[in-house]
Amino acid sequence: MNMKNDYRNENDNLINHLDGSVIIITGPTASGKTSVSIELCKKNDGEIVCADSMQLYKNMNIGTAKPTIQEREGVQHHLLDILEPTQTFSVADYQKMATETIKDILSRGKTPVLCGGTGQYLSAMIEGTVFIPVKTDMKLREELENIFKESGIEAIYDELQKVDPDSASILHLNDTKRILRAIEVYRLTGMTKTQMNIKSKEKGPDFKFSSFCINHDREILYDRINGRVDKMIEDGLLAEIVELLKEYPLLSNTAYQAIGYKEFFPYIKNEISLDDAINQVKQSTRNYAKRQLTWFRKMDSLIWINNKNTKEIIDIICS
RNA sequence: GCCCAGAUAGCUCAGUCGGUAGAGCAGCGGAUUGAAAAUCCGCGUGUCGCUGGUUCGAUUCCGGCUCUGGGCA
Repeated sequence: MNMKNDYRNENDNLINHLDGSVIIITGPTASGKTSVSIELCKKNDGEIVCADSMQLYKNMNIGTAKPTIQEREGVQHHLLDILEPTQTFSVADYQKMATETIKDILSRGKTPVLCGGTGQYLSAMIEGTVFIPVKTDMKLREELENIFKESGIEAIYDELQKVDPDSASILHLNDTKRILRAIEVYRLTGMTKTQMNIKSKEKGPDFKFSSFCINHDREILYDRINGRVDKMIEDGLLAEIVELLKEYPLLSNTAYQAIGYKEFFPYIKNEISLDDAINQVKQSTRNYAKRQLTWFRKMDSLIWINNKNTKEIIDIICS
């Protein structure tokens, strides 16, 4: 464990950190964030703000590991169930809502606890990224996608090289999603992605954060993930998915991506066995956890807490 | 007991007309600025089942053995 990741780092005065600042509880999926954040709120008169891109959706509960009403133990949770499964959402939307919510909690003298594992959302909060005040134009996006589908990425990439050579040189030719977006930004705003990125750093964070990352040795983490997927099945995940699809036959792009849901669609269509679907969920979740850790590793001043249970973690944070 | 087919990376398999081998998946690392639980990039030494023979040289050809499928009795 290096000094940066060591919670015993003498430069960190944890008690002062908790005073008046926003607490972030993050970590890979199935690390135990939820119970830690609830305990923390009970001890510190806190309220939870969801930082999980999928728990925002209504009717997606078991598969997103959303805490039940009982599990919340009376602790106020914000931003859960704010979206219909047919709605798309974005980091910019999230940042706006989370910022407002945190301001409200602070104004009432309570402690905001941001809890979740969506690296992009967390990073937008921690950095205070300034997003351009222009909404995504779905028509333009579709138009660009059609060009790509019909004639490949080359033409679009060439255009990017002309208007924004810096972005073009950073992006891999296979990274079509980001190439398309770079052109989209340019056509929409007249500003290049490079210019936009510079502008995005002008403000800085709105709050003082005190951030904790809960983690476990890889093997243990993967065991926890596998076990939790089995538990979700026992808890009725399949019925939840059937119900969800009945009510919302067309999920939004965002909701459609949710792990623990999309893997069952081929099973429901009778294309794969239940076991295969379950194993696929476990596999996707493990892959996802690994990607999350890549986000967390590059976040500054994150205090890592490894291989501890909820009680020990609370003791460390509140010590 | 006989016949056939296999035995190569953690898994599924490709390949070497004889010059010690490569894909997908897994795993590991990285990226990530309006779809992010998504998307993209990078990393491949393994007694080529064991054992004899032929050969300058065998994982590759030939023989025997072991194991695994399938078939015939």
